[in-house]
Order: sequence, then C-alpha cells, then structure tokens
Amino acid sequence: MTTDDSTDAVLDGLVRSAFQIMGVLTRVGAAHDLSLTQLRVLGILRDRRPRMTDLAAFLGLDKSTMSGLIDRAERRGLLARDRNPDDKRAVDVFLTPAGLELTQRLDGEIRDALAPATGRLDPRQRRQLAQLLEPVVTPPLPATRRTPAQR
Amino acid sequence: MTTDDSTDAVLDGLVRSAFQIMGVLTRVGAAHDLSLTQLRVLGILRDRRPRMTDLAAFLGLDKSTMSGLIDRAERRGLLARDRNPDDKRAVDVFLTPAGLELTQRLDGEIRDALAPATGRLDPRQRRQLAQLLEPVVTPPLPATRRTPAQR
DNA sequence: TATTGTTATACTCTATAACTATA
DNA sequence: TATAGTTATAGAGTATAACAATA
Repeated sequence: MTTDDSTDAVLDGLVRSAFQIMGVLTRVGAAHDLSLTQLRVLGILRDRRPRMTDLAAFLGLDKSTMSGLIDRAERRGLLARDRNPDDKRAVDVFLTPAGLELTQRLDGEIRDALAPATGRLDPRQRRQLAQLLEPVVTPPLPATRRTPAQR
Repeated sequence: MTTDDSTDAVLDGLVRSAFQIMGVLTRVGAAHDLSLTQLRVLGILRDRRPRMTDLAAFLGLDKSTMSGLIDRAERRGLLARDRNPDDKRAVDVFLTPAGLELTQRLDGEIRDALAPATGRLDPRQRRQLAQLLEPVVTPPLPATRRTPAQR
C-alpha cells in the first residue's frame, strides 16, 4: 500500500542522485585530504561562528566526535577555537583565512565537478528541477524537539 | 563563467537533497547497526552475485576495504563467500536468506522514511521530478578506462 | 608476469563513559 | 544540578604495502 509507480521512480532517482552527489563531494574532498564531514564543517563555518555544541547538533554528531574533527582541522590551520566571552564553558569555532580560501576553492571545484551532470539539462529544465526539489528538501516542521523519545 | 542562476539553484537543491537522503539512509541503517556502506553492499547483492573485485570497483573502494566490510557482514550471517569455480582466485559474494530478508525490510523502511518528503509532491510532479533526475543521474560514458592517469 | 584476495598497519570517523570547568 | 567541552577507549571504515595462490 506504500507503493505507486510515481513514488518508486522518484525515490529511485533521488537515492541514485544522492549517491552520485556524495561521490563527487567525496572525491573533491579527498583530493584535498578532507572527508565528507570535514567538507561539511568548512561549509557551515563559511558564514557562521558556532560553538562546539551547535556544530555537533547541526551535523548530528556527538560532541566528543566534534572535538576530534575540530582538533584535526585546527592542526591543519583551517579553523580556530576561541573561548566564548559570554559563557566561559563554551568554545566558538571559526575559519582562518586559509580555511576560508580553501572553502572557496572547494566550492568552485564542486561546482565544476557537477557541471557535466547538471549540464545535461537546459536552463528551463534546471529551473524546473530546482523548483521540484524545493518541497522535497524543505523540512515539514522547523526541527521542533528532535529527541530520541520521538522515535 | 561557470555561474548562472539556474545552475546555482539546481546545484543547491541537488546537494541539499543528497544530504537529506543520506541522513535518512544513515538513520535507517544505524537502527539496524549498518553503515551506509554496508547498506549499499546489501542493496547491490539483492540481485547480483559479484566477486570481491567487482564489488570494490562498484563501490569505488579498495579490495582490502572490501575484505573488512565483507568479513563483518559475513560474521553477522548477512552474506557469505564462495570460491568461484571458474577462476579459483576469485571469491563470489551473495546474500544469505537472513541477509535478503533484512535487505527487503530495509527497503520498506527507507521507502517509509522518505515518504514524507516525496509526499509533498503530487503524482504528476513526482513523475516530472523522476524524469528530470534521469539525465542528471545517467553517466555520460559507460565508465570507460577510469584510471588515475586520467586525473 | 599479472590478477585476486587477505593480512598487517595506520589514520579518520564515530559513540560511550568519565572527567573538569562553568553556569 | 545541569551544561559545555575534552579525553580515554573501542570499533568501523578507509587506504597502502606486502604477501600467497592462481591464471
């Protein structure tokens, strides 16, 4: 009862495109010795200065995992930590100039790497695809109380 | 020169939907103690009986990585190895009945988990989205000579 | 000689548990 | 007491290099 042709087809397309996109991101990241997660961290920090906990929540990771990720990126000089002045327990994270530069370079490389795929559509189709993806991507609720109890 | 609005929008939509899909797959997998990679392995084996090398190539992983992945899944009784009778160097991999059952259950859970997202489109939009994704997902060349030398 | 697969090794990613410091 | 973050530990995923068996 959960099956109809249109749902099957779109599910298949979405899952396959997801694997393809992830493959591209993984390859671009790997060329700079960055995992998919590190890539996401850089992307998030491009226009934010979150504390460790916020980052972890955003990525759906444990705070101890964040410590390790940030450690390694900081050791590479891509980002830095700073004690939050308002709450001395908290630690803010932000990109260094080198990190920002790399992030921008990555952005271009990802765009170029995906160009062959999106290029197989004409501009009108691209706009249409973007519009159709909108509701799929848009979360139904603004992430209210996403606790384990819910599942 | 690689920038126009339609490309930007579709790129954004594809990348965001990819992260969303991956998030769902990761959660469904995790509920059964399966990584994204293990999930893919099971999916591939659903209707195939590849040798180790083919599996590794398909997933873009090293053969040594495959050995570990298959070891762990085999230890859980989800799949099994068998010497290939025609080429005694090769090892074929295939799902056990338990593995097949789990794979089918996972398939249903993934479908259900993604239903809220795809359900935000009506059947006509779903068909349209599936059609638009087709060329994006379809590889331009049948993976001819994908050696490091190419990069 | 070349190919298939495993093993040894090392590093990253990940979570759980225990801890320190601050609120 | 509760929250923010780190550290210790353990297991999975990953690649490289060295190896054994087969082609």
